[in-house]
Amino acid sequence: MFRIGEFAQIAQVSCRLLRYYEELGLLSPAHTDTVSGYRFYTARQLPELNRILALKELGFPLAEIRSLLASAIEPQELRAMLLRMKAQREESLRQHLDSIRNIESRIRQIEEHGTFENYDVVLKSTGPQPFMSIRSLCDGMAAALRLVETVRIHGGSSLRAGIRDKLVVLAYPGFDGDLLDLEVGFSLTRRTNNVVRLPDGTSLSLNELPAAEAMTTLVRTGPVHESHLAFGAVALWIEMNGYLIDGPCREVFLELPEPRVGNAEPVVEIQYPIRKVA
Amino acid sequence: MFRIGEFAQIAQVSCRLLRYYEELGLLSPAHTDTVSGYRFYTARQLPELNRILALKELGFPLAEIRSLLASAIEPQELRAMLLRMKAQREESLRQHLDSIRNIESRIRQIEEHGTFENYDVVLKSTGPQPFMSIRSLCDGMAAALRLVETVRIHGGSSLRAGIRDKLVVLAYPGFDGDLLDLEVGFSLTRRTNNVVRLPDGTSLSLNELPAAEAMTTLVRTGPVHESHLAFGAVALWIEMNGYLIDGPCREVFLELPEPRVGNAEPVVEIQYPIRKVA
DNA sequence: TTGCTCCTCACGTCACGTGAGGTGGC
DNA sequence: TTGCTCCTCACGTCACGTGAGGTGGC
Repeated sequence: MFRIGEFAQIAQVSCRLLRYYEELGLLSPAHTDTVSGYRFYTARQLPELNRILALKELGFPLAEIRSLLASAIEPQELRAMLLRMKAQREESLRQHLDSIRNIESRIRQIEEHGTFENYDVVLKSTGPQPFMSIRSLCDGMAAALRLVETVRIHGGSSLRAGIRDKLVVLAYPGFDGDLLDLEVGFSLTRRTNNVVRLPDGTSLSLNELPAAEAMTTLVRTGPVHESHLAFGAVALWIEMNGYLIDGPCREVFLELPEPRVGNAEPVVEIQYPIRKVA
Repeated sequence: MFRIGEFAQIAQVSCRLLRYYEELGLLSPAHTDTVSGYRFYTARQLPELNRILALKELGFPLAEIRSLLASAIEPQELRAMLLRMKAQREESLRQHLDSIRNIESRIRQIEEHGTFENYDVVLKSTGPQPFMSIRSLCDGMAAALRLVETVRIHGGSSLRAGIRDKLVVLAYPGFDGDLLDLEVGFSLTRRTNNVVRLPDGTSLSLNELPAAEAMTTLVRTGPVHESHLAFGAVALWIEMNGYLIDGPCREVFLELPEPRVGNAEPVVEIQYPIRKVA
């Protein structure tokens, strides 16, 4: 018979752990003195404790260990549980690898730029959303900005505030030089039959912003001519963290520029749908 | 200005998180209505939140993030912190790999034996300990058991209970066939000048059980002729988990056999010092 | 008598999730 | 008026670690 301190020392666990396991009904001392409350353990309880510790090592929570010990389950069922545990561990292993890559990319940023990156990339996901938009080829940035401004003004006045969500610009790849293939419109909280007519006779149509399981996201504010810095940061992040771009870039206007109140700079969230490189 | 729900939706976090971060002093709403207590956030606070989320992703605890944001630290210091974070992650990655191996070895046990292993291996470590012992070549198991019994009887009577710890048998490798190279004695709680004489004129001498940073440990009870099962389980565990044996095996008697009380079977902890395979 | 070991509470951990119970704005 | 959103507590999480304050046995 060992007192709790000696038993704890032999098992290399703490007294607190032994008392806690008794409280949980995992392992009770072979004998408890009724007067002093002293706990006494036998050598034969050490393998019982070791079984608990071994199951804990395998990743089982204590509550599950208790039912495992109580129920004397089938080996095949146990095997299935172990396979699930293994899959969990492997998933968390992958997450650790991603995390290490992420840290490494930040370290390299500091080493190369001498400073911590100003833009913080955050992963998000989104479901599909109705999108009242028009797609158009624009010749240069100026034309693109005019299109956005037009959509903004007429969409803003034709769509009710309860339905209208955010001004979004999709940039499709595939054209070189100054030619930009853009889709501009408002995301909607629900579908609508409203029509938004533009002065040139065209009008917006009801489309859908597709769902994206994973997107890199970054918020940019400040003058348009600095936006390349933000895009550069996103591109670097995507590459260093082992992703590929998987769809057209979206620019979501969280705050529209309002020159009247002296607030000429919008706040834009740049979103790139991505997927893991194989 | 966004109310908390909309801001949370944009940022893809919970309202609770935003309130919690305000409580921690990480991010306060741009404005709080004094009457209703409603929180209002601006689009420009999204990058602030993203910075917090990005630092959290890198593994920093929130308390540390708060001081990071407040103190505007040097890039070089930040780099050092990131390197430490990375080292931590890599360590935990190694532990995950070990854990997966451990689970795999249990799965294979079930598949090969059709049952969950009866013996549970537990890792321990030990410091050096004074050891009153005698080393001897024994010709066969019977001679070995006689030696152990002799040491047990005379050591038990010559060493005071306060000093005497446990009966320990060390098995050195290097002899084939029936020849066993054993060191038998009592571990001590402190050094002593006591002399333990044996009937054949020899006596125990004061030695040291060396420290072992890592040992696989397994408790065996039951008849001696079944002990090979326990040794087999240990050997399998050591191999499957990527270790090598790194010193003589120790058998520590946690409960001595007491035939007088009808308790003929000892409880023995088998310990193998080990190291990771390179 | 003095240490030593043991006892029983009970709080703290970390980053929120999840109600309970209640109130303000369209 | 009815939903909807917001508010403030406050408990629960998981496996113990760490005192506080007190008692029994050599």
